[in-house]
Amino acid sequence: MLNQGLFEDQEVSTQMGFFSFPSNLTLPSLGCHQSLKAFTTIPPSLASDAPSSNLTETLLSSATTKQREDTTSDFRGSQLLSLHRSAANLWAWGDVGECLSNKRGGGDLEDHHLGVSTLKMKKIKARRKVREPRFCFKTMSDVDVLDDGYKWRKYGQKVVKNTQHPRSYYRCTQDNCRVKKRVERLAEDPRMVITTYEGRHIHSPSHDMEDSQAPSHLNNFFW
DNA sequence: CGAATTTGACCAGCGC
DNA sequence: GCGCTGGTCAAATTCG
Repeated sequence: MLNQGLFEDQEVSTQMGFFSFPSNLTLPSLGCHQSLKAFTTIPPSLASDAPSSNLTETLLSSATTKQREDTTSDFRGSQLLSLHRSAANLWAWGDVGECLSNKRGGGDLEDHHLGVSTLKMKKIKARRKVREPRFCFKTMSDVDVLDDGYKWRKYGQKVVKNTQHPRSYYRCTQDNCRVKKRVERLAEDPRMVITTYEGRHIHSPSHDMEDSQAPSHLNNFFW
């Protein structure tokens, strides 16, 4: 099994990478803590360099945010053709929620590419203006909330359209830390948990996961 | 009894 | 302007 993630950094606004990583790097209870740290050490600017470490199998796209926003047809251009076209990968492009609902909805078929319609892309563009950097990934797990080393407080739950599983909203409990995350299950495969982080932590994880295992430079890049 | 979660209400953005 | 939807708030409830 491979877990999959999407890194998107709108502050840098340059690269967007989609990558896969071996499941043996995940799951503390789910080891997610370690895998996330590994992820976040990959600067977006290096996205095309496909880190040679064992965590990253591929880094697939060099499409820039600007390119994506120029026109929809540009977004649907050649960069994306290099993607692994597995069904499991499709959801990750664009706004995760939008893609999920899009795949389920089944409408707008003629305009679809990688599961994202022109109309949806316009919506995505409009909503993206003020968003914090986001990072999302999906993991096969029985538990909804992965142990990522941070302490979260649930502040909402919502049933989103065309899904039987509610989406949960969490905020980091640390003072002045505005990081949020959303947790939901994939409609097509309820075993898959989709976690979306928004923002970056301004502090270290609340419980120590033997951080001595991690190189010291990792501690400077918190989520 | 304080902290955490639940859940209905509310709000903002968007399409029609 | 209205309705739909996703996201957030906050009072009520549950839990440790």
